[in-house]
Amino acid sequence: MARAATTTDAFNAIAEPRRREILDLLAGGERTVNDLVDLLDLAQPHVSRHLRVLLEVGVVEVREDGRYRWYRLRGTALKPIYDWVTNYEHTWSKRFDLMDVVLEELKAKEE
Amino acid sequence: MARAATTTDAFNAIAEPRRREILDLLAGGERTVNDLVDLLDLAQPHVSRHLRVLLEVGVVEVREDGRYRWYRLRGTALKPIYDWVTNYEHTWSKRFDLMDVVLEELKAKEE
DNA sequence: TTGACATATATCAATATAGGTATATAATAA
DNA sequence: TTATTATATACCTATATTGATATATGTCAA
Repeated sequence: MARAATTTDAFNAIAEPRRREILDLLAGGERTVNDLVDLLDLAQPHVSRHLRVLLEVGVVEVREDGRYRWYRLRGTALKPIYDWVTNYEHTWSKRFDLMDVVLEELKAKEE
Repeated sequence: MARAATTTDAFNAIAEPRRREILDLLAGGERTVNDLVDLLDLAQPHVSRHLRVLLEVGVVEVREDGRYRWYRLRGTALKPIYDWVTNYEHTWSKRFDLMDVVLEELKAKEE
């Protein structure tokens, strides 16, 4: 079996750094494909393809306007990632590190 | 050019659901490879390989203990993901949705 | 109507994957 | 020492990907 498709879910879609860049740009407001082409250093077909992936996982939306396509962020689709990773937030806190040390000491005493 | 390696960074490593499962299990404390094999429904070589990926991106650590390997979480490596995604937190709030509607109305008036 | 512009799609190449399976390495127990 | 247990690695196959490039589709302007 091969690696999961990038369009499987938001986790896979945002693994690609260029797609995160695109989302970061869209966080500032709607953008046209060529806006993004200018802002990223990436060929237009590649930007279109990245946008397609982001669209398929629901992280962006499009609005048609003549020959322009205005892409915008749809942040809700990132919430599963947020929900997952925030469970680990306590993990790098000072308090957790301290607890870690305590556990180490307990373990040392056991042996 | 091909897709970035899963070992490139935490973003790529955790795109795989089985690896997120492993991390979720390790969040409960140190585990042995076979512990994980029993808990996940996955063959031992695959668990070992997933652990290798997680190890390479620094999301887990190992402690050698005779023929056992105790894997443990190293949450700090997830912080870049946390940092990135928390920038979008405001995005799915009620207030943001409301602002969205207002912007839509403004746009409608312009046209 | 024709040309220019904006975007999407198709094709090609190279590559890294995930799971399956067999086997190697290493440590303990009998 | 030998058998058993714990873990890691190697090989195979099928597949989806990224960037490059060429081209198709669609819209507007002259």
